[in-house]
Amino acid sequence: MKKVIALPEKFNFNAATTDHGWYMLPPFHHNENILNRVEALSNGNIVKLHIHQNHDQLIIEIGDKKTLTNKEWEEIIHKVNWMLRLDEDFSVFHKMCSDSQDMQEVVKENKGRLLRSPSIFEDIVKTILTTNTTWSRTIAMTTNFVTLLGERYVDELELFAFPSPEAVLKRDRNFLNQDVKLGYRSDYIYELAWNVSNGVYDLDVLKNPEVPTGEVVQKLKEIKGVGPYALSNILMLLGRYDFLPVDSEFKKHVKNKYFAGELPPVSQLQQLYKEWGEFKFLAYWFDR
DNA sequence: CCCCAGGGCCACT
DNA sequence: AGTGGCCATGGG
Repeated sequence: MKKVIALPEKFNFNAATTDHGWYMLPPFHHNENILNRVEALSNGNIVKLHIHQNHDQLIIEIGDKKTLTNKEWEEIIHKVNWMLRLDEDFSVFHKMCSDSQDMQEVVKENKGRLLRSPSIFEDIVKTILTTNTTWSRTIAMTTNFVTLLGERYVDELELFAFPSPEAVLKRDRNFLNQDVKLGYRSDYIYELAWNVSNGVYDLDVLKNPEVPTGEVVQKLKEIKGVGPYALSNILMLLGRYDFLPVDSEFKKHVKNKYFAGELPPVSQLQQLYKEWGEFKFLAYWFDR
């Protein structure tokens, strides 16, 4: 079973999947230019997706012999569309890059798209799991989270879908701490799952580009565990690039590149990439 | 033992 | 609005 989607004229599959580290976090897997992922559909069906590019087409294959309904395919295509930002317009950003000496490669290679998860819940959880830790620990925590709480793909022992908020609530904070080893982040993740599951947070509305960024910022700030860095990262995942992710990596980068080893106060760091307006995050990202 | 990691919360100014 | 102590965990 497979489906073929026409791609935007300017599209770089390898860049869209690997220019950001998200492809290394389960349930994403990536090898030999194929993006793989176990996905739970809204009707409970668990499918394994294999996604790759063939010229101007995107091929989505299902890793088993199941026949999917049109409605299921519709959901898959909708999710893949979101993950790879197929509908997002990068023309303004590319125009700015073409006027910049250091950003020619972005235009030439059609860069700009950064992989994201189908659901905001998943991307917020993963973002919180990047805070105050190392990337290797983020991978470990995410792997534990998916393996211990996610629904298993029927045909293989080690493949799981990303856990639903309800799956998290079936366990307690202690399980998240001791077994999933999320540390103090356990309370944040548990509370997020509770608020999503009980309708306190409506995360899907944040996907709507019509909603002003200021409103999105206010809603994201309500989430415990989401500070300035996480806010910027989640906004990027939502397709809003106004805020810089000022974390240890950001500081390391600008310290070497712009301040010759002498780091100014954070208030000054927030002013960097100002000339990039609503594309500050992308400007920083592709400046590295 | 220490410090830090792609930080953030809370209490106190 | 800004600052310092604290937070679980693992690696150096």
